Amino acid sequence: MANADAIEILKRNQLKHTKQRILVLEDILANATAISQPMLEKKLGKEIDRVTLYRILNTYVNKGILHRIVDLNGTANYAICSSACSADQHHDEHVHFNCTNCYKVYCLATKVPAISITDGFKADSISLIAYGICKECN
Amino acid sequence: MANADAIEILKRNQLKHTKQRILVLEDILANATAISQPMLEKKLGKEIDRVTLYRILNTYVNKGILHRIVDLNGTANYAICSSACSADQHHDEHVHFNCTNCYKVYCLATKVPAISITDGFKADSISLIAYGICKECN
DNA sequence: ATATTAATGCAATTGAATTGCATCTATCTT
DNA sequence: AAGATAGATGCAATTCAATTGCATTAATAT
Repeated sequence: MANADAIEILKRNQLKHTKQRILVLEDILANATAISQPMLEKKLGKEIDRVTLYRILNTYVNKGILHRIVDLNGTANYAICSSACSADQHHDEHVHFNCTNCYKVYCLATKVPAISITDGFKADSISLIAYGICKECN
Repeated sequence: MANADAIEILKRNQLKHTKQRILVLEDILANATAISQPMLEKKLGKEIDRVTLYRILNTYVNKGILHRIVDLNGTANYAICSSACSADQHHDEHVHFNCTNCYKVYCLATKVPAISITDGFKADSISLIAYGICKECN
């Protein structure tokens, strides 16, 4: 039951479980790929105000529940974080795939390899996005 | 002479060398870091129309002269491609660094490591962006 | 049941990027 | 060197994502 999962996540993160938050979380939980804000708004816009949706998504990212992937167009996409994520640190260190045809964003199983960063720079997180044609458009 | 470099690049790519194109190219050539469209517009907005600037940047990306890096905010940043880049294929396979404080985008010397992509997906290019504090903000 | 704190909804706004169309200009031709 | 023309530029308007301020509403702690 997706609803129970959603409530469980809210409880774990000490967030009030409002109708809107549950709807957003359920939708994202049900999705295999990451989903964009505009798509979420299209699906939930009758029940949730645009601004509320933005705020909920930001809350979830800050709490480490969702990770945000900015796609080719500069649009934010969201997917569930691994259980290792927290408010303090994100561990969504898998590769994302952004289809240049349908613009969908996938979370791949491939992990982001360790890289060395130039002296003087302090990296907190790393995003590796592959661009190309996804398995559905292929 | 930067001007000569800019004209040389335009010639090589069979692009008319207009005052506007030369200004944009000179500015980007003079920059150590990638530069955002808004920053370019601030610097060149009196001499180049916003729309023209967008079109010039797109032309350069399509020709393989510049590469585009979408930053944290979803804003496009531009930097000169390595000489290996062409209209057909981009080889900007170095790591970028996006400062979460000043938002600057740096091209690091580090190369993007080879990764394996899930079956069915066909990657054309790969972007690896590290987020954190840059050497100037540190 | 009520108080309080936080979340939501609405209206307006910002900022990046794009489109259509008229005008201008770099380059080719002679 | 002058004219033709293909392509580049400028302007006005618009789209689309995202944000802000403020009034209202709802969740949970007492």
